[in-house]
Amino acid sequence: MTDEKEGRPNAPGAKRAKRKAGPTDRPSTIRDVAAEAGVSVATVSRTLAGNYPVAAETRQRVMAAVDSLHYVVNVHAKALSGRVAGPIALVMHDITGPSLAHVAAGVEQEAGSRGRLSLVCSTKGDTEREDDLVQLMREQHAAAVVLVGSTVTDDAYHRRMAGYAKALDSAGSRLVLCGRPPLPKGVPATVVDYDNRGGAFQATAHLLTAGHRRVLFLGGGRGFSSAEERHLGYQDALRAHGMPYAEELDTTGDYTRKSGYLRTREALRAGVEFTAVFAGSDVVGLGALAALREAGLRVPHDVSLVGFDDVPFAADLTPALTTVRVPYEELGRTAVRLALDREVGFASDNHVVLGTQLVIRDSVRTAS
Amino acid sequence: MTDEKEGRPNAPGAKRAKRKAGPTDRPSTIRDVAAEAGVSVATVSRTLAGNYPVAAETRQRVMAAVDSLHYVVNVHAKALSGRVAGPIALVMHDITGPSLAHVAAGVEQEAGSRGRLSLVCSTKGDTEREDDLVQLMREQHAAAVVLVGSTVTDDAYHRRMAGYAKALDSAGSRLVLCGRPPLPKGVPATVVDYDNRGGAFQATAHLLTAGHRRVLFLGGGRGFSSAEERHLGYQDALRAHGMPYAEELDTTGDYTRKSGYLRTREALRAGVEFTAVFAGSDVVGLGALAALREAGLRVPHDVSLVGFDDVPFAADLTPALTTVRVPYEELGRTAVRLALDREVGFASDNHVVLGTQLVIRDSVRTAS
DNA sequence: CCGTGGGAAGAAAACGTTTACCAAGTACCT
DNA sequence: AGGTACTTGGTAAACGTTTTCTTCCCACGG
Repeated sequence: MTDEKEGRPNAPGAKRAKRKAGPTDRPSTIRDVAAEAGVSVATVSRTLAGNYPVAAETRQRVMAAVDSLHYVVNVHAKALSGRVAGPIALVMHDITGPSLAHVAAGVEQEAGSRGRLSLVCSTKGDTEREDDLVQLMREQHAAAVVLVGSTVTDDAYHRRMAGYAKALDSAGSRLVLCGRPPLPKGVPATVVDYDNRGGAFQATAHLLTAGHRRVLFLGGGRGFSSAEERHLGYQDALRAHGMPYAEELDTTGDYTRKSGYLRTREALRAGVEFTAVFAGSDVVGLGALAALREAGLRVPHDVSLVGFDDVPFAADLTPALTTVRVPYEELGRTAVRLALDREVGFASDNHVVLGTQLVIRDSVRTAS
Repeated sequence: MTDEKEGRPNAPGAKRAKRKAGPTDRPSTIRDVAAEAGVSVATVSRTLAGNYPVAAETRQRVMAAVDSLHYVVNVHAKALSGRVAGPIALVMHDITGPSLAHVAAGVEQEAGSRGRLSLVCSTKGDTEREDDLVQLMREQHAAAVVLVGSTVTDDAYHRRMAGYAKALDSAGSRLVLCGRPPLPKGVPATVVDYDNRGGAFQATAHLLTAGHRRVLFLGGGRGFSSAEERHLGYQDALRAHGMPYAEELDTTGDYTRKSGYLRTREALRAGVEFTAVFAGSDVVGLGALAALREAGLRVPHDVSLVGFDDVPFAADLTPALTTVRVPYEELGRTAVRLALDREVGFASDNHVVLGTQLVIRDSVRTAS
């Protein structure tokens, strides 16, 4: 195993190797640096790591060589021997959504502050792709895989998650579910959720307290955990205020602007009576707003409106939207924190629920 | 070099190793699989790669072992020998902004479809952190580093970018600037920009054509390339329509809602005459809208308004905002495509400008 | 003057893959 | 029946680090 594999046509003096970085296309290795500095690779490694005594003069030579060759360590090689902190993987439906983007920002921030990279991937809701991604992250030695975004919670879902959790756990990684329902006891996963039910309760109660007796609920898809919880919160508030439940006020659909628009228009057309709308999400509320306006109804003068999520534009609507704030960024930060700190104090929680908070703006008025 | 380093107290028959995955904390390696299947590591590797003939019966045994040990390949080891496609690194100011999120989505999508991971990092505008990140990405052997988001374009900026470009290029990677001005000839970087000037021209011309003679321009910060370009477009249109340039209509400030609000209110207070506003960005337009409304002016009845960017909420405003659409997602996709395809046909462009397009909604009215 | 200890540096063995190079067995052709 | 080519599998050499042993040298104490 000759140490020099690339021709070195120069004089035998090790001090000066012409042909810097450029010509030899392959990036320079620690061996190149060692040769350039006239020391052994071990010395270079130690100089760079700084965890071993190195003579000042030697250090200088090494540093000079590093600079002149533009040397950077190869993470793969480093990871193979010494320890390299694994990245944090973020797997989401679509990074474009305003709330998801905030979760991503939280994850990235917390990961970054702990010296870890973040990998983001989107699934577009494809479970097969989710499978592949979890596998991929296992290969990548991700320190944690954060799955975010609500899905339908059925048996298959639980099986899938349990599978992920075990697979990741056995590879020394950690599954974190963010904004998703908890898993059965014993599954090695961490869940960071927020209080959908409480938020929906507050929102509905706010309307009822303002004197509204008939509140149109624009709920989310059946089976989606967050939608179900919000639905429960709506019902809780009704009950707490002794208000009868009315079938025709309780609608279900996508969390899209279009769905909000269509459902509101339909309710109006069908002559359903209501003086307030609780939209299961801000974008749904946006649709409702459009439909109401189209029907010549003013918000909040004629109809009050409350949303959910507090997406950035909520404050910029006219009227500014009263809504439930979800601490999305904090959600992301917490997810990373829990996954990474688990190792230390290992009696830590596997299920954390962050609070939500009603933020009152201009879209609600006391009922006449 | 004894092949077995972990105790294997079982019978010598290689076929069955008890103690599956669980107990021995370290993830299983290809050697474990080979032992379990009773073949050599080479055979396991080849079976998994599928690029070499393997007897059906052998393949079965290997696959069974892989399953039972939950084996996944170690990317680091793989990267060290065989080729592993480097990730795409996305470095941005803050992923939370609506337009940047779309660029990110485009990058992620194109990267994913080419079997590459995407790393995202945010700098919060800190140039030192940007330096560190470029270094880090070089270590990670990123196939490309995409820098996105406009910055002030001065000499220091050019020096920094040229440094990044050369450092990355020498490591076989590629610097891609997205929505940033081009670099001097000879710098090994790719630039993907969009037509700020043309878009601003269209927007302004649209207002002028509608008969508006005095258009308040809410421009962006001096020195920021995209803001400068939009400013130029505004002036181009004025000139093209033979309209005199009026100092007091040409304002400069941040691309924030607050700045738009403040500047519009100030213009109103100072008695500046205008019948239309061209906001340099949609969020600025949002602020303008608020200020106008507050002053009792209706949009578009009293004052017309055009934005820039076409962020998602633009269509949901009342009135729906006429604005200039920027193909953010396409920007991200193109960045990745150009960076990756460069190797093949190497006469490819190093500077691509994507078109922008005026989308006409309800915020502009012909001047009375 | 010799042994000892510590500071500085080198040699080489991991780390987990892939793959070039061999070797052995088998079927086929002449 | 012997050579040949093809199939299948193993051996071992990279890949670029880190780190554990060594080794070497020099100063210092007895």
